[in-house]
Amino acid sequence: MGERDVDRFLPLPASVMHIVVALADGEKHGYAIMRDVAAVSGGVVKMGSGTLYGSIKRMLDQGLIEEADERPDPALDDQRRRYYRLTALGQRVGAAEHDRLASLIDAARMRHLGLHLGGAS
Amino acid sequence: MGERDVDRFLPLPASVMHIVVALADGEKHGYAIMRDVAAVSGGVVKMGSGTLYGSIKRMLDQGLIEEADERPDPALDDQRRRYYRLTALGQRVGAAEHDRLASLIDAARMRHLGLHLGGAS
DNA sequence: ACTATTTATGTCAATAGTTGATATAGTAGG
DNA sequence: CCTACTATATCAACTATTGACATAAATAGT
Repeated sequence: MGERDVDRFLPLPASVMHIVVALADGEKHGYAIMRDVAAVSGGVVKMGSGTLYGSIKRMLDQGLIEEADERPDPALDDQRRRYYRLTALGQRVGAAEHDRLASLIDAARMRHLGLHLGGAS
Repeated sequence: MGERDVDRFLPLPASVMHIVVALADGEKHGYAIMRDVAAVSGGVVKMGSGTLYGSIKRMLDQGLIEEADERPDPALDDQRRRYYRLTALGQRVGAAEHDRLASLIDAARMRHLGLHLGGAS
């Protein structure tokens, strides 16, 4: 359950969790992460480039993500892009943060905050 | 769906959401909020007093919480305590943040965060 | 009554994280 | 070509968080 090497990263900074969720869908380059964050949040979260590239740098240092060396088909490629993927550690940390947030919003819902998703209440 | 006067607060700083969840359970004084945050998070989130009282000050200014003037039974009271409760705005903002986080973790779960991941995009 | 511990509120300097502007340049379409 | 969009990156200013410190009331034990 509570793994020490994972828990020391928690709670994750908001932008780091957004990037983890974006990359959980498959490897992406920075700009694609930015678009994914906006899409997933319905436009509520607009991550600026400073936050994005700053977070990427920190996450590389921490071993949460790594840069992919493989390039896509040359016809579809854009030489400027740098692709990133989650490491095994990044996945475990993301899963732990997912669980933490899930239990927080469960508490919120139990206390009658937010939408009533279930049946009778 | 999206209410403009509520959305301008989003995303909430992490500590503000923790305080909102704590107060969704009923009015509390600062130290009780601190204990509740630790309890709800299973000890993962340990909010320091600087974060707590700084966030309370900001939330009062923003109209998300208000101080309760009523005191409990004198026998149970502690003169040092200052009790806070959510305002109607605070509840709506908390509900909106709840929904935002719920949709984020839904996206995470749909992308199998925590389970084994496969190929690239 | 004295003492220690816990409860309780608060401030502060240092650190961490975020924002929005700016810079630079490759890419795509007319 | 020219323009708009895509893409990465850095920076100063701002916002948020941390952990230490200060102060004092309440509580429990001796």
